[in-house]
Amino acid sequence: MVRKRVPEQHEGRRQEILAAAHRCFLRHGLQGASISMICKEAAMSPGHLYHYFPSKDAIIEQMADEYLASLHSHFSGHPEGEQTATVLLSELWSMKGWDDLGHCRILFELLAEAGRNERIRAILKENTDGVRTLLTEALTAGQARGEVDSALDPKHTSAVLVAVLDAAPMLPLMTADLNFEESRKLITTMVGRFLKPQQ
Amino acid sequence: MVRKRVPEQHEGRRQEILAAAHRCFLRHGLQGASISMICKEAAMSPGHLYHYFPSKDAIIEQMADEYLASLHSHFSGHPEGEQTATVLLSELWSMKGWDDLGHCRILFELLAEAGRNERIRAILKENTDGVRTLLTEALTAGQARGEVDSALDPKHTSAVLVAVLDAAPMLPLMTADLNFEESRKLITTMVGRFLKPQQ
Amino acid sequence: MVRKRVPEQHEGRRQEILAAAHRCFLRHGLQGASISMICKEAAMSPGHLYHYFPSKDAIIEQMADEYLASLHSHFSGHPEGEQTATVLLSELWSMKGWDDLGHCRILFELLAEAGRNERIRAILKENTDGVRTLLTEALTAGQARGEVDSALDPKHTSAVLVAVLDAAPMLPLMTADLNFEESRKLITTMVGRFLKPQQ
Amino acid sequence: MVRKRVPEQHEGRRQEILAAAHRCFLRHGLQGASISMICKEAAMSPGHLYHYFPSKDAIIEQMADEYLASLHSHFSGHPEGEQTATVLLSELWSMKGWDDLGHCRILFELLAEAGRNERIRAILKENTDGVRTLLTEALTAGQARGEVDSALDPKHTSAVLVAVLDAAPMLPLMTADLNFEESRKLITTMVGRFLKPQQ
DNA sequence: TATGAATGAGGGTTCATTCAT
DNA sequence: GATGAATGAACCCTCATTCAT
Repeated sequence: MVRKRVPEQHEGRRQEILAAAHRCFLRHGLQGASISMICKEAAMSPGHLYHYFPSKDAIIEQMADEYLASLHSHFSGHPEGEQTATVLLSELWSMKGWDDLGHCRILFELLAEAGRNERIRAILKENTDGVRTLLTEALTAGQARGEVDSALDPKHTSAVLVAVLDAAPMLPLMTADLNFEESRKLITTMVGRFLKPQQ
Repeated sequence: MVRKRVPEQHEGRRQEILAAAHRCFLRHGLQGASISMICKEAAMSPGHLYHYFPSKDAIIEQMADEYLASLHSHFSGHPEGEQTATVLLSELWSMKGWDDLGHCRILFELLAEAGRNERIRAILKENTDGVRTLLTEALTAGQARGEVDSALDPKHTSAVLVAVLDAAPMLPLMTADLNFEESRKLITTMVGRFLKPQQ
Repeated sequence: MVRKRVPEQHEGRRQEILAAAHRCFLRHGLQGASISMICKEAAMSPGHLYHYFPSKDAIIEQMADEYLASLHSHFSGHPEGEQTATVLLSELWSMKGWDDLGHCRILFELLAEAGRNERIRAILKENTDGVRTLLTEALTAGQARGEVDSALDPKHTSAVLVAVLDAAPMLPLMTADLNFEESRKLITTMVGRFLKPQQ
Repeated sequence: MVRKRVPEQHEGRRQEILAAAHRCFLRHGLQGASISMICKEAAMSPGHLYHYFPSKDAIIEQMADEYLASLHSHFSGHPEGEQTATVLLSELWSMKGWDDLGHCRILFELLAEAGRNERIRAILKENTDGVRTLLTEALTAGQARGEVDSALDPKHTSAVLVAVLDAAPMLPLMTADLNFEESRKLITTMVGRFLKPQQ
């Protein structure tokens, strides 16, 4: 019974490292953050860190995977077909993590890395595909119910919607005169008008 | 007389370095690309490179500045007020550089860097502000002519439009089933419906 | 009674570790093989390994000792004085281990290490001295029987013979056109002519 | 004219590094010697050393190549066919480097490394082949003149002779009672009797 | 007996930058 | 204007070893 806890400790330590790495990556970028910085942040010696992860790349990859999974996790759990894509989008905005745009700035690190690192690109694609599948189904269902413009290709549209969603953290970098709530409303409006059946 | 040409040579050399740096940054990222790589790409010794730029940061900053300026340069030169924002957007898409989504992936490097580097953030904001000013004026003129929904705040809307524009290079990272032309059409549709006056 | 077996297990485990270490040393060299590699090869945790050996050096030293002892073990057991040195040499060649020249390549590791490590040098010398003593006696007896050239100093000659013997694993490193059997015959011929009384 | 010296300086620096590395390898082995040790020995910063060699392996390989080449260089320059292999062997012994058996102990490092490192093995073989070719020719010529036993295969014999030669540095590791001059005489005797035509 | 968490010094290598020529 | 020698701190990672359990 008591022994059972050991693997949990191991996994717990891994999560601590990932969290420490996330903070360092935010401050210095994926490449700018060094192993020794992450070790300091995780209060751990460099030798020990390598008992949990075989390389810095492995840390980045798992961090990317878990981060993207958590970003998109709010979609699952919704009773399928009960809502339009518009609602889905709107809910996506309110999910955990998105209320801290600073924290999710790491998405840009991943996008930049994905442009030149095949493995990160695969992780990004895999996680994005999950959301796109859900969005595609929601759009198709919405079209069947006459709530979504039938002229739109559901699959392509889902890609555009995800891109729009991911572009959100860009706003505070460009401007100080637009807060989170206002930009959320504007984008929701844009998507709403985009999807609405045209008469 | 003869001496007059020297500063031009100097400027030409600087541009060569910036172009070489751009290629390296694309391949390895802002932090991953090293001075020695840039030197090799520019066929130049490291000592000599430092005659043109005082530091790697200076290279990144000027590269960022010129890159963003060129991205947005198509807006200037248009007789003001003659076109709707929709047209502007559509033209933006056809500008130099955007036809090579791969090449403009460097935007993500800059967005990531802007999140943690004040100077890059300032450069990004400065360049974005130029486009936003033009877009804001075009939107206001469009509203006056009844071509743009008057309910939209022109300033805020311009920010969203720029964000949407900058999100475009994301698409090829997410999906292989959506080519440049199709995504351009979809986004143009979305923006068109967004801005159209609602009856 | 039951407890009696424990020390045997202990010794068995030590031998397993030494065998695992030997394999690692062959693949990566004395310095290139790490404790963690040896642990993996021996299917044992590092903490546990240190219950059997106090240090990596201790492993190397005991491995060296047992390896050299086994190399030379065929000499003992022979009824003293009954055979000439030539026969001894010839038998040495057929002993266990020498038929796998790859396996005995580790001798070079030990020779290299002996050049700079006093303790290994002592182990090498101690084991070599044992063979040299036997060879010296055999040579002396051979001289008494007129089968060995009396002009040769038995002690010095024994050193040369051991060196010739130890040089054998070098051959496959130099050439592919000379197999074990042929080189064995050639060396036996050389030693035979060397020792034979000159008329 | 003055400029001509620059590449010579470069080559000179490389040779200094190789000499420093050789000393370190002698003291600590190929793997035991660290780059920082070599840098200290060569009075050079680690960053600078990598302007001359791309890796530690490259240092080892060039050192091996030049060391082996110098070991065997005394053979060339002899008017072909004028001497027996015995004389060749005897001269080999007096060549530069062999009078310092300590210094040439590095041969064992190379033999050990050759056992598990393909590139070192190739370098060893290449250099050995040069000597074997010369020895083979000398043996063949000696057989034609009746000075060498015709029953011996010249090619195989040359391999054995090189192995015997390379085994020499082993002697001072095994024993203190046999000096360089005595062991040289004994080995020369052995080889002489080996090659002599049997009546 | 046996584990694997933990250390921190050191491994080979690359870095941005400076300077003498 | 142009070179490349030179630095040494920092890079990611591995090491032999110890210790609590």
